[in-house]
Amino acid sequence: MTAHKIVRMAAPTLRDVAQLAGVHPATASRALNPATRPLVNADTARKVLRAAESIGYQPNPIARSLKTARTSTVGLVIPDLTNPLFPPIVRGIEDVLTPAGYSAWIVNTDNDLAREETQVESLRSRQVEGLIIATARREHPLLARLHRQGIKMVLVNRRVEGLDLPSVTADDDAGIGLAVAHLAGLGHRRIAHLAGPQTTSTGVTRARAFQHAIRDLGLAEDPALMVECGYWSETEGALALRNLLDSGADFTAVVAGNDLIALGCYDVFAERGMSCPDDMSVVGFNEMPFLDKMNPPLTTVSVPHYDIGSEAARLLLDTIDDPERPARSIMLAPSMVVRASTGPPAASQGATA
Amino acid sequence: MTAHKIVRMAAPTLRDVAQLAGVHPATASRALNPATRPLVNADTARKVLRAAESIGYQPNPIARSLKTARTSTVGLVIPDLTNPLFPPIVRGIEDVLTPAGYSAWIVNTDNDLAREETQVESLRSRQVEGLIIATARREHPLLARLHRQGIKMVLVNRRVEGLDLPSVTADDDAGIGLAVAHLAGLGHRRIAHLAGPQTTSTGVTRARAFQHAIRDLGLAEDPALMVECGYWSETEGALALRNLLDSGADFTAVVAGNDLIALGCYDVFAERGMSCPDDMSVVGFNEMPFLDKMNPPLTTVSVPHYDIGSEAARLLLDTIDDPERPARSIMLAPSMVVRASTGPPAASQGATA
DNA sequence: TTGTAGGCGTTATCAT
DNA sequence: ATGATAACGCCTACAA
Repeated sequence: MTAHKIVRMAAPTLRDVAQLAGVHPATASRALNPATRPLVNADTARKVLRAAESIGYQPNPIARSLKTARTSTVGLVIPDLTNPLFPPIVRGIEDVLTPAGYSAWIVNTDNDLAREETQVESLRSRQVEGLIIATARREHPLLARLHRQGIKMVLVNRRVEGLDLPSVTADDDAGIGLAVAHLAGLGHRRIAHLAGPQTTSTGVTRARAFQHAIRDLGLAEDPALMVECGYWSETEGALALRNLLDSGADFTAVVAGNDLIALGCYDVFAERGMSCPDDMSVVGFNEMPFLDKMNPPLTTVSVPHYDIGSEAARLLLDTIDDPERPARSIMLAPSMVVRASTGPPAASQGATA
Repeated sequence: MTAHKIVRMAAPTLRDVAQLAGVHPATASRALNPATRPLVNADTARKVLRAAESIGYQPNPIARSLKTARTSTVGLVIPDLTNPLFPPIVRGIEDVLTPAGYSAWIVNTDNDLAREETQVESLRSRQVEGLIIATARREHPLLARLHRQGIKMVLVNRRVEGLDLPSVTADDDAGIGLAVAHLAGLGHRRIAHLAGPQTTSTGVTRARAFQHAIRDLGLAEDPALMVECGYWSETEGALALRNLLDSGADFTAVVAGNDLIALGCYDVFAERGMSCPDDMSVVGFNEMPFLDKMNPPLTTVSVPHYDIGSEAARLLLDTIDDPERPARSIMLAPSMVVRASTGPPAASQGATA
């Protein structure tokens, strides 16, 4: 009775190639590596390449990493892949990393500090050469510590106060300006802001930008018209709007901190029989997918997420290539996407202005 | 003038720990590894652990992998992370892998065969211990080849004909049955199917299931009411519905191959001034996010994506632990989510039934 | 231009 | 129970 089991042949190594080509492993190594290939006789090189090809040789990146102390990997720290904000960023990152021979380890933190620590730790132990961090906390001892330890990193969608770290963000200031100007152009004078968590850098930036825009355009400056949401979520958005409405505040339009908060408003409209945009206009932020299919299609500020990702990856690769290079930060311009959730204020409301 | 540059100390190695603890590196290794710790004197072990702790020793996974030929990583092959279908699957996978000490490399293929080949190749060269494959082609020489080579893998959301591979899928048959029964219950007799690409296993399964369900319920069996979409996309869904409408076919409801195809129908309704569900009912498939916010909120078949991911990861870990274990396949039950895109057929239409 | 030798950090095997 | 030794696959001074 013969053995039927499939015999898994060990993957060919450099030695196998060298043996087949009749040269020393060192020579084979040089021939296979484009950077050192010029050191070896062209004929020899050809012979080695052919030998490698013929047995399907693939260099073992583990062994190479052990020797060179480089892994060609970077860590990608995001809050939650299920948030539609992040996949385009991830794609942007990967599309830059891949041609450069790098790959990304993705970890989710669920916005949990402890989880973030352990995940980053696991990335470090995997010897990533750098970190792209897209979690949103405004200040975080972890980042300061990593920075002190000389970990190369790039921030995405956030800045950290007091730390000179490269970052790629949308120009939130300009984006909010666009949103407010759009509403003002429609005739709105009393506009509310459902701000994102003020523990996040984007939450703070957008809230400040809102105040500036209101002032610049000479609209109603009323602190009562600014409410903070505890999370960037629909439920929090709904909650905030309910509170605002119940407080008896007088406003005809809402600039939401992001699209999810804006969609939360839709729930309140449904509850209270309000019509959007007739009774209330709403602008979101981010341009997440399928907004055009919503009821009503949501007017929003579009942020180039894919580009944010690709720029971040480029920044990180630059830092890896030249650690001395000073930290740059990049800000990308958003644009306005006008849909059906915004319109002129109702006559009865506009009258107050 | 003193040097200001931060001196990056080399990470402590096993030798450092051993030296500090006054033992041989081999002993330190045994003490540090829970599996071999019983081999060493309890006191010695404590000493080693303390030493490791004190200098912040982290084992180098690269070196370990080189020695053990195990990487504790698996490859995750998906078409496109941007498709909202996949992030929950990925989370399900990661939430099982992480506690087991494994991590996943994610690659996108964009449904491109060549890209899939190179991506899988890159995963293999990174020495992943197994593959979870969520790309949708029904037959693919690549998979057969990988299987022959003994690569451990689990299929997600698909089966491959003639190959005995473990897989985790939703019970598409049952799901489509649910959808058709729901429409039949509302009084629809002439139901169309906008099928997904018949090059994908889900596309085929759902189309067949549709035919069976129609027959079982004694509804109108009309080949003209089945149309194939070239992709699982909104535009293809819109295209298919337009063609169907233009052909003069008589139907009051649509079972779409997936949610995107269903949403494509919405575009056609808007174009032609049709009202959903009054003029036409639509059911989607998958329960992608934010369907409740659509106009109208989409009735759909909900598939437990997260669970699909976690089951797939479990299957793969099982295979890795025991390669001899026969391939199991798992089918998860879908459920109906009734929203506002389905209703009774209009009286004028229902009359034909 | 090519070969030699040593080592990256860890673990498996053998010997003590 | 611990130590010595070698090896995983690759790269790179250095020597020839």
